[in-house]
Amino acid sequence: MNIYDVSEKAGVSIATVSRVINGNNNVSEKTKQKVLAVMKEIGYTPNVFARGLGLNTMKTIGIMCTDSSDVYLANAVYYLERELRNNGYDAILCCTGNELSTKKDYLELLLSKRVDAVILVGSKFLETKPADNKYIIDAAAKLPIMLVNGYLDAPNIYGTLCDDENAVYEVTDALIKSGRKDIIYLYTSTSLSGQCKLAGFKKAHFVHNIPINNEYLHLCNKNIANARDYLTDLFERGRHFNAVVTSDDSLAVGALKFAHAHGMKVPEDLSIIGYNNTIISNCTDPELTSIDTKVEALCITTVNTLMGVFNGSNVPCKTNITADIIKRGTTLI
Amino acid sequence: MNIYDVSEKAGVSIATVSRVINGNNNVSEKTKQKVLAVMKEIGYTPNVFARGLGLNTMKTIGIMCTDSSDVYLANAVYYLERELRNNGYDAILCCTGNELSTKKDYLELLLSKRVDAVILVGSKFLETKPADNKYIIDAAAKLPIMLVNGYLDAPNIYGTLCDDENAVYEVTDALIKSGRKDIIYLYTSTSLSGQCKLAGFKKAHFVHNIPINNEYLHLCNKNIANARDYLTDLFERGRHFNAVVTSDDSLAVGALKFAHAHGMKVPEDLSIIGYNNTIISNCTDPELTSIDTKVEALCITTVNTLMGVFNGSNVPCKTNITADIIKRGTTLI
DNA sequence: TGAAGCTATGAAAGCGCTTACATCCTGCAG
DNA sequence: CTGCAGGATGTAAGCGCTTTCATAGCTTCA
Repeated sequence: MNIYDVSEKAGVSIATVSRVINGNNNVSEKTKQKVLAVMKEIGYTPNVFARGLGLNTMKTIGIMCTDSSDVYLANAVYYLERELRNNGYDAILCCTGNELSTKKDYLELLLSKRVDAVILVGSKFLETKPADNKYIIDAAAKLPIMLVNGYLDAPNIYGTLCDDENAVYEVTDALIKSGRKDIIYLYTSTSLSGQCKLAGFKKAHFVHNIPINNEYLHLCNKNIANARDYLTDLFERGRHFNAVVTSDDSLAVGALKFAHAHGMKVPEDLSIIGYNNTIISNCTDPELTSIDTKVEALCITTVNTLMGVFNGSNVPCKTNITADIIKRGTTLI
Repeated sequence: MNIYDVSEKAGVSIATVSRVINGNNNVSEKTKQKVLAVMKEIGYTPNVFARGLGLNTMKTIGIMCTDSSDVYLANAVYYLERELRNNGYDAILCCTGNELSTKKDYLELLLSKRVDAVILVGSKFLETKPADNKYIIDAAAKLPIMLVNGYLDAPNIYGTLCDDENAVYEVTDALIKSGRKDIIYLYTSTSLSGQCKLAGFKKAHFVHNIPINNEYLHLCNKNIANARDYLTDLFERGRHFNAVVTSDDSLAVGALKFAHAHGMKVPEDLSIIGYNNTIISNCTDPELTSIDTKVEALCITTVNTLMGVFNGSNVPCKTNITADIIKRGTTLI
């Protein structure tokens, strides 16, 4: 069943049917109603392939994220899909993992699928070595690239960023002011956002003129046991610390488990700060003080910006969002 | 840049180029290599729309889930996407919420996008009123419908099910045998899977000839506070209970919070059992005993079955997977 | 040496839609 | 009453690819 069936049954040409489908005004109301009635009657839906061929757009956006099963990223994917759909776009999901070559391959694949834009979720898409980001810049020559919590200074790439540096700075600053000077920083990634967080941590120490022991900075996987074990190791080697700042709620859980196992009271003996304010922060006891990176706002802004790009508005290539500190039971600040 | 550019540059006809693209054997090795070289040289990728028009398939599967931000469903989406991609298919994600009319609309939308099949994730897609499932059965007339943890007896609909009834039965039975006879059941849904779980709970009581107080069965949202508050209410009204079985880890967290607030020791005074074995079960203290519904296996089986459908194999329309009970700190069983 | 059977290739007809351009009305100003 | 503007509609040319069918060029075997 195709446009010809409709045109025949409605007694008009296919061009008129097409105009009705596309909401073109140059159709009399009467004809329009008749065509709509016929379409409904025979249950006609336009063939998207043929449509795509003509329009050269599928109204589809590729969402690339490293791992949609991650609690934080799953939320991002959820909000992105919702916003895109509200704007009449479909979302093709692509989980890439962290391997650079895989990310390249998947981006290539999305390009070949003629998506209208690609959204990269998570700063893991930005490599530490600038040259390694070339594949993104190249892709941007063909379609808009949106970075959710990332930024790359290149044409046709738009970033929406949460102010991670300041968030970690403030939280660390507050800890120091409250008298906690031996602070561990556990982090998950050396990506741009990871570097910002680390910078915020260092800045707070610098401002208060407190040196940082390198042992107190540790790169974990997003893994509860990793965090717990590292703290246990430090503790058993006699190191003193009274606060743990993390770059992910899961690491904060690890810290909590360490504290529990070693009879340290939280928050009295040990303050713990999570990141991303995921559901995990409501599940622990005490509940986690966590930094809310406003994932919903990030996603809404990203999609709005993209729609702006599509209709030729003058949109900023970088938008900042301010993180919130959600105070719960693992801190006294 | 299109197939004509390639054909011209390679000095062959577009038919030959098309054959090379599609791996047709009737091309001499020499010609094939020349064409491949040209494609690579000019960076040609076939236009998917034109391709779809000819082949009438986009190699794309629609994944509908009620809420991909839910920890459990996010995992399912992740595994489904991975498996589909391994089989050369893209995944279009669609989060529908629980509203029946919305679910209908979205299914319609996916059909109009000419996806090759639709996967419905989560038993929430099956309505209690059979007539309300008609929209799924109708859709199955056009393409295969896969239900992840659901089952509907109709042509072209394939279900992969976790044995929820038995899982809850076993866990309840074990609780009763260990001497816990006042068990609360907190659940999130009256869907098919929800009914199975409830049936398992009842069966265990029946087998042990223990009556069930209706107050002890409670329908919560997937909401920590709901679960906590309901238990608090029961407790304050003097009801006695020494175990809580739930249909979702989040409800178990609520139970844990209740216990903590009221000085009940877990698991000594109160046993708690979660469901779905999500990351949440690792975050609490003590960690949750939880029922692992094998989401990865469910998803792999679903996709394998679908591929079987595509290539005409004789696949079962119902596949069962056995749940595991993961014993952790909230029970003594 | 020639008929039969292959293989490799090309020509051309769609696939279902959009859209530029042509055409036909209708109404209204002159 | 004529002419023209502009709205409504139709015609037909693509969009880039797949695929059927025809054919040219080889091989093979009697």
